[in-house]
Amino acid sequence: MRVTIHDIAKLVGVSPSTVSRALSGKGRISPAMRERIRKVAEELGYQPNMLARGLATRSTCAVGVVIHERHLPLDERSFYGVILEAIEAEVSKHGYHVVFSTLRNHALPRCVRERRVDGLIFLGTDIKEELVRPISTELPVVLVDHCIPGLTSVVGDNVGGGRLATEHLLSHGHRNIAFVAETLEDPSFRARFDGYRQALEEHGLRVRKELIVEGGRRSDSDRIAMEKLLRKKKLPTAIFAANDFMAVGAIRALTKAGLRVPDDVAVVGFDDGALATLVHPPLTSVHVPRVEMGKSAAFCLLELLSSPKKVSQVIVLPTPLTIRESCGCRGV
Amino acid sequence: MRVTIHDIAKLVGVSPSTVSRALSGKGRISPAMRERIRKVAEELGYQPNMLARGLATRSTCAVGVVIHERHLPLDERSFYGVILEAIEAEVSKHGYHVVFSTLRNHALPRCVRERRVDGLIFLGTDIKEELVRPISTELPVVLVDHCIPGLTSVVGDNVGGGRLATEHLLSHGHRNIAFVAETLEDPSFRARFDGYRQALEEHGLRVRKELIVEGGRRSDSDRIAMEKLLRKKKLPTAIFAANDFMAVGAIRALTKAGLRVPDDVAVVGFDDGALATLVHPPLTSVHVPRVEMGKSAAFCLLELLSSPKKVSQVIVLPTPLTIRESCGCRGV
DNA sequence: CCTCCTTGCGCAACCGGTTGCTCACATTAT
DNA sequence: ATAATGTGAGCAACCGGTTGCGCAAGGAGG
Repeated sequence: MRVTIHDIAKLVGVSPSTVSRALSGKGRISPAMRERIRKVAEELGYQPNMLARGLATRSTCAVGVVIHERHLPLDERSFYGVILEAIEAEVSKHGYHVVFSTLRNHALPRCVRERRVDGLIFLGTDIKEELVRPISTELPVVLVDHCIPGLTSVVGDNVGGGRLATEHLLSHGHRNIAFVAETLEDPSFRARFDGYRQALEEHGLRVRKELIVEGGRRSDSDRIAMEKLLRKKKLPTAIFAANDFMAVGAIRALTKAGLRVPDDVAVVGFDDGALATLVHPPLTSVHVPRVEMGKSAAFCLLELLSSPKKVSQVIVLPTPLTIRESCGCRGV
Repeated sequence: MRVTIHDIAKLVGVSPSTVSRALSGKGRISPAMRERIRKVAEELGYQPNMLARGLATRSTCAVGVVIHERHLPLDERSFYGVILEAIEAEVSKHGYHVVFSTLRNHALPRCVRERRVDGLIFLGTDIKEELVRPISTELPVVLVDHCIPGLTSVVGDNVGGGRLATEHLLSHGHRNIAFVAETLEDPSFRARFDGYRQALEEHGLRVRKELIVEGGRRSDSDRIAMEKLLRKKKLPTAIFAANDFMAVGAIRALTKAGLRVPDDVAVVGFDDGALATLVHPPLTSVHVPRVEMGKSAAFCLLELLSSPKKVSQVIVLPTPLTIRESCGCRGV
């Protein structure tokens, strides 16, 4: 059987409570005794049982990370693996563990009700308020990629990024800029679209409906969208895609159609993930700082856990433009 | 405060132990009493505290999933996000949770020693035996993508897949087939190479050293490898890449060099993930059944958890070839 | 020298469940 | 009618920690 504080207590000849105090550093205890107990604990290879501690202290030293099922599968197109990893990296530094869950199978409600975690981080662009609100009354909650009033959230500057990308294309003389997305119903994509619109309007241009295409929420959304776009009588000279996946699909479709990127059509994506450098030509893309988002979310949650003052905040991280070749800026 | 079995006991007028037995279904109890207690528990919205239960039963209803740091970041190039998700989907059906961890920060040893999980699944092609062996004496362990004697593991048929890919290219008349990998030190890539060699030898061909290129363990490994390959005086007519990432890099490099895929050089990848359909031309690739691997690993672990008979097994999943356009089989 | 305060530690309750054992009572066999 | 058997439920210990409270010893101050 593994060693417990009772074993240590017996060996040292003190009570378990003294051992507990010696190891936790709380409560009054003589330095000499503290050292003696620490040494024995060390020798015996004592490791506290977190279940017991959690039961006594009503805390678990674990945080839940929940990914919305809409953002699954967690495959090569997924945005959230990196964030999950960044969260794990950050919280593990502080002795916390990560319980990973999706929104399927009702694993989440169980996870919360069973008091398995001290707090939760939700990943997704469209977390339902009616799901999160009741949970947030029991547990600290941080949202990534979505905002709900009164809750702490960490988001990228989607509107700003949309403007940046569009302005970049405008500054190169493009006037027919298509906007390609899976769907405008998604708040993130909608925000990127808003940025696109703002940039156009500031240049005295209007959003032209025929240049907005949606591929729908499906795995071949990129193909569908580009087919729609390529069927138009007049092609745009540039495409701003709401994410890298659609941008890559655009490049593929254009290449397949015998068009050259960026010479015939310039393409700018959004996310700036690993995909951006996997395609030819390398993709110019609005950078979403995923690692920072994860770190930041973890940091916020740990802060909420340590201090009960519930000041919710919205952290907006900047989204600069990473310029590569697909926009026609740099020579190939 | 949340409702406990003591609350229920008081309300019904029985002892807590009776409530426990009524809800767990274990032990002798009259059907009438069982129903009464169940109803009250239902009405009160009772949810068991897993910490307390875990403490008493010495189980946690949680499994750990550990990803080797070599396979990080968990970005668009990562193979393991899908497997993680598949594991979660499977174990959550059986009431288990997933504690996610990497091999950094020593979160894993803590996770084990603190008795946070009932079992572990390791994800990675090169998990060190000296790390896993001691853990496996305390906890059931399942390996994915790697084998260690005496331990249960789930792997894809890398050798078979390597043969399949190579034979496919051979059957189309290719005789100069390059093998491109990040490194041959990785057991998985080595196995795929072995399949490649076997296929060549069965056709009376020998492995030619100048056709084997490694890009190293780095994020631009694909670029490095292809630069090496393209510097050769004589180019191969086909490339078998040890994974999709390298295959996509090969297509990119070839396209950039003005060569056409598959007309000038055919390319076959390995993994058959989402990347395969994101590039142009769509990639012919050996399919690695990641979802099945995850499900299978989860199943094995749950089995080990339920029955203490420690029969370790190695499950090898078939890796069929998914034919698309990059190998020149199908017209574009 | 006595009082008061501080210090160091143990006692025991508690967190919320599980489970072996005991015992009263009902049922059936002898 | 009595003994053997079975049934339903409670008691109390236990899992492995934490923590409020009390008490004894020692030092400081009057």
